[in-house]
Amino acid sequence: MVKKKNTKGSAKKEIIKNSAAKLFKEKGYSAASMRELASSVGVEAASLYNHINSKSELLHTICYNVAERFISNIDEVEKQEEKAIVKLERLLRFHISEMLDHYEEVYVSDREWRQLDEPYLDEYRELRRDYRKRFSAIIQLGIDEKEFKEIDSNTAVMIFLNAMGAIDQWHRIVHKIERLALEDNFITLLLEGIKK
Amino acid sequence: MVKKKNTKGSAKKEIIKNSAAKLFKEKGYSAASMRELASSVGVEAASLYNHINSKSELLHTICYNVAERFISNIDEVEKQEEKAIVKLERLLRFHISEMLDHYEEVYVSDREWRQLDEPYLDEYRELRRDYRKRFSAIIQLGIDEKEFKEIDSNTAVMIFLNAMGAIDQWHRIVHKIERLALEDNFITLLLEGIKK
DNA sequence: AACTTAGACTAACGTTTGTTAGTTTCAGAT
DNA sequence: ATCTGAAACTAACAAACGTTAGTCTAAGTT
Repeated sequence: MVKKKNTKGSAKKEIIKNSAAKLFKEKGYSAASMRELASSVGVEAASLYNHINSKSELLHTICYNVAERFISNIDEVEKQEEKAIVKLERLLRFHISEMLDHYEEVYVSDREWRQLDEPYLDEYRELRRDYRKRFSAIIQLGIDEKEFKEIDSNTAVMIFLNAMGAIDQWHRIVHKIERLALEDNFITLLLEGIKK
Repeated sequence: MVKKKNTKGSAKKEIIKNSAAKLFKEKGYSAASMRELASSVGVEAASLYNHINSKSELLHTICYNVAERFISNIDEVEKQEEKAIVKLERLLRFHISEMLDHYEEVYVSDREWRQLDEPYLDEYRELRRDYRKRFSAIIQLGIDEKEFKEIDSNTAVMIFLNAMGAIDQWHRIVHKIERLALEDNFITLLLEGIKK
């Protein structure tokens, strides 16, 4: 008797994916066990495999989902005929709202992607490199057009990307200060530093 | 026959600690195995225990070493009778040079401290909270004295601390652009954003 | 020459890991 | 009432884990 695997979005699969994201975020991918995940879903470990194929598939799904959103966003930003500073602001605002709306997933994809196994690890590394390059090109454009200071664009990208990483404490803070206020704080600090 | 443990700084223990930092950085603490560490030191896994007491002790040492340096630095900064902007610049420059000089250790302490076990995990969480508070107080001082813009000081701290997290790619970049240039890029971007 | 000891080794331990096999359950369709 | 199939279960697997016990080696001290 062969079992069919749910390829489409069953409700349970979604629950597992979400629980996994939360667990991976709290413990780290490697330290999180399938038995722990199972119990957080309210099921035995073996039962998970009625819905998923492997632990690594869960991480893969999380990482590639996030990557896809960021890439399709920068696709759009590049298309627009705007000044570099507008493009940069759009990128930053997208980063912020992604973090607020997809907290665990974005966090996990950022800190745990190294645990992907080949060939996806290499491919993912390439995706990240590519994204940074395109981000950097937008900044360089701003520098060339005298909109921005003459800083090293790669350094700037890294600062921007990593500034976004503090999601952990954010979630606590976002209840205290308003979401929009947070966003503006961010934009102020990061954008004013680069403006000429 | 009871074996004495090397409590003082044997050369081998230092080698193990450094290899551990490098390995923990590359694979993550949980995914890194003692057998892997041993082989990177050129020894069998069991032999490591002639020099160390446990895997978790290695992480503990790394994290607390780093914490001690950061705390004693902010101790000094607080003592100085200077404007907030000078204090902030000193903090930022210290962060940067720590990352450049103690690459792996700082990276590991920042990303893997959650893998500490109790009671050190709680204690370390407290140390981090305390550091952020003191950092935040310095920024708030600058706001009160009208040196800085009226941003949320906690948000600013998080941006600053996390901007520092991009050490990974830095090490590659620091060979391309000069160390001092990197530092100045950083200071420009982060400090100009907050200045009034 | 005999003794000591640091530090390597091999072998093994008890756990925990991700995962598979095979069985049971039970709601919905016939 | 019977059949079906998804999804739970129990039991077990082999592999990998951190760690311990006990032994061997070789350099240094007496």
